[in-house]
Amino acid sequence: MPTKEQNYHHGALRSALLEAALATVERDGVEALSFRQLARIANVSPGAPYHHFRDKNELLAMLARRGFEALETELERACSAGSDPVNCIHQLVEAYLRFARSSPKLYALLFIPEVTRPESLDVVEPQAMACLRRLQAALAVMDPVAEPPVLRERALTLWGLLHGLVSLLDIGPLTRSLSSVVDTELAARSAMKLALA
Amino acid sequence: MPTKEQNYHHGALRSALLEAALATVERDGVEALSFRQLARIANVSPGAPYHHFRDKNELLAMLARRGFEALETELERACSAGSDPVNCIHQLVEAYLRFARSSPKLYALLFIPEVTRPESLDVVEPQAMACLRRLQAALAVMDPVAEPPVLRERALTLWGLLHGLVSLLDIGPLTRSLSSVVDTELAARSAMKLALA
DNA sequence: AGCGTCGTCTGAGCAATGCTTAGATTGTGT
DNA sequence: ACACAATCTAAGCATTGCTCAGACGACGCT
Repeated sequence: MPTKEQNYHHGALRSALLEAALATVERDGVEALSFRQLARIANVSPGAPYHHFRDKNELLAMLARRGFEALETELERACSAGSDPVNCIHQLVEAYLRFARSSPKLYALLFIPEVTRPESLDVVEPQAMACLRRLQAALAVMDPVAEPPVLRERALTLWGLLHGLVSLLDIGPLTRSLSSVVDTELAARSAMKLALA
Repeated sequence: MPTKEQNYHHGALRSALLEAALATVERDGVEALSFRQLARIANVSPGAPYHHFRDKNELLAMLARRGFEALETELERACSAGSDPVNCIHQLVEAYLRFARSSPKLYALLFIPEVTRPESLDVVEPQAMACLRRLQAALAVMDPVAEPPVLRERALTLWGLLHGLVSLLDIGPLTRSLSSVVDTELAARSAMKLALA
């Protein structure tokens, strides 16, 4: 009767690696993530992870995919409480900023070059598109007569504004000088201007 | 009489390394950049670069600093042709997108985690702030009665929108599905809405 | 039950990288 | 002329990503 520890076959290595990777990224950022360290955490030899991921970039792509999944569910929950449309957008903005700020290192992972390279996008882009559709749906509720193409344009500019502000002020080059100069309110107001146009 | 090649002292190693690093990043992206490779290009031993940069991150920070400098001069040139204010903003947007798209790998470098970490920001943030001030100045020309704080808010949202769109559509997770769905015109229109509010 | 197959894991190994150190070389200022 | 400081070399250490031959074990088939 094996004690479930130290079996020759780990049994759930893949998810164990993903879990350890997620924790590492949230704590220390992508740059601190190494395949061998993950193997060490999982009590497994350095070559074992390669039976579950082709290379390190594939692991990162999977992490990013999960990140966009989590973002999508947050956006979904924010607007499903069907209050009035304008309040819905407000809650959407709040949910996005809350997600980005609750684990900034993970949020930053979603946009690093290793994840946005073509091979990784095969895995990541579908989930990113799902996020875009979620925004588009919310805008559709607010303006039922608008055509889908313009709704998508509005969703893109909305997402662009939100990501741009987070990228500049929370995790980007202006974090030190201007931290929290732009609060949720400003972002929400600007988002409104874009969404209602 | 030495032939200027293969001197024991290189003479201009620092700038040679920066130049080689810039070329490498523009061609292959940050992930392809290595200190030892730069040393090889400069015909120098692997340890030599460490007399000019504390570590790899410092080299990256210098590159990013130069990137923001280049962006600032582009923004400056765009609006100095003093036409009417609304056209000025349009040219500003065009200049920004042109800069980002002319060397996307270099643009992406400006926002990677290695550059946005606190130590690197000591070097990078001042130049990023200079870019922000440039945008703020352009908006001031367009609306002379606006207060500086609101001008800075507008500059931030403008920059956020531009960077967000570039980050999502040109170098980010939506590049494949939506490349050039949002063209310069859409970005300019949205930027207008924000700037004029 | 016995057997074979296939997916999983090991362990050794290779090339490359970031960074450090001791010492050689050269230019500079007094 | 001489000491000093800056620059460069060469060797080396620890770590990483990735590969490969082979050990191990769960599972299905006869």
